[in-house]
Amino acid sequence: MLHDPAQLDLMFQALADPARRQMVERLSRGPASVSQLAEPLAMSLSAVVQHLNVLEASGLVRSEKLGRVRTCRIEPKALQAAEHWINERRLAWERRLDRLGDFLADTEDES
Amino acid sequence: MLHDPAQLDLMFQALADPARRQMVERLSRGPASVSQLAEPLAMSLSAVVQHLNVLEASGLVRSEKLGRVRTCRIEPKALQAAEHWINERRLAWERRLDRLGDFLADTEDES
DNA sequence: GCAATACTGAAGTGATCACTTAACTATTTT
DNA sequence: AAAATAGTTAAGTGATCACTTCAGTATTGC
Repeated sequence: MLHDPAQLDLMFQALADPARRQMVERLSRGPASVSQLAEPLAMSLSAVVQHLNVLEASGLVRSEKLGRVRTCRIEPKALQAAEHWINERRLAWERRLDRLGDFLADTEDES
Repeated sequence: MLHDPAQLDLMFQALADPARRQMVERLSRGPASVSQLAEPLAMSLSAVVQHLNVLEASGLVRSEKLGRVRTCRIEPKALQAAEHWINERRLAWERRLDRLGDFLADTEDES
C-alpha cells in the first residue's frame, strides 16, 4: 500500500504545487478547516477545495466533516512514503560512492 | 541555497513525473549517458533530453559532456533538501501528537 | 572523407492544470 | 423563518506539460 508507484505518483504530483505544499505546511502545525487553509492563500475557496481534493486523492491529507465544517489533518504515513522513496535513491548513490572509495583505496594499497 | 522555496518548487515538480523519477532511479545506481537513460523509456530521445533539462534546472541532476557523450549523475544534496522538507513537516506533526498525548496523560493523572 | 553515433533545438499538438465565476446545499445563528 | 456561514459542484478559460517530428550540430570509427 505504501510503495504502490501510482500512489507515489499522486503524492509527488500533489507536493509539486506551492499552494498545496503551503496547505501541508499549515496542517503540519495542527488540523484545520477548509476556510482556515484558504485564509493565507490568494485564491478562491473553490480553488482551495480543488487543491484539497488533490491532496486527499494522494493520501497525504485526510478530512472529516462535522456539521458544516470539514476538518483536515495530514497523514504522516503517506508523507513518510514519499520521504522514503527519496531517501532510498540518495542512499543507493551514497553507498555506491563509498564502495568506489574503498576500491580506489584498495588499488592504491597494491601500488 | 538549500531551502529556497523556488528551488524546492522546481525539485518537487521535477519529481512529479514518473519518467523523471525513473531517470533518477537509474542514476541512483550510477552515472549514465543520455542514451542509457532513454533506453528503458518508451519515448523519443528528444523527450528524454527535455526531461533531463527539467531535472538539471531543479538541481537534482548534474551532467557534463565529454566528446559526444553527456554523462549524468544525481546531486545527493538536492535530493536531501526535498527529503528534509517532507521530514520537517512530518516531525512537526508527530511532535504535536506527542505533546497532545502528554497533555491527555497529565489531565488524566489529575482526575 | 563519409557514415554512423550521440545528442540538441525548434515548432507543433493534444491533454492536463490551476484557476475563475456562478449556482447550489447543508448547517448554524439570530 | 430569514440570514449568515461553510463548503460543494459544474462549466469554462488560458497557461503549462509531455510529448512528437524533423532538421540540425558536433564527435568518432572506418
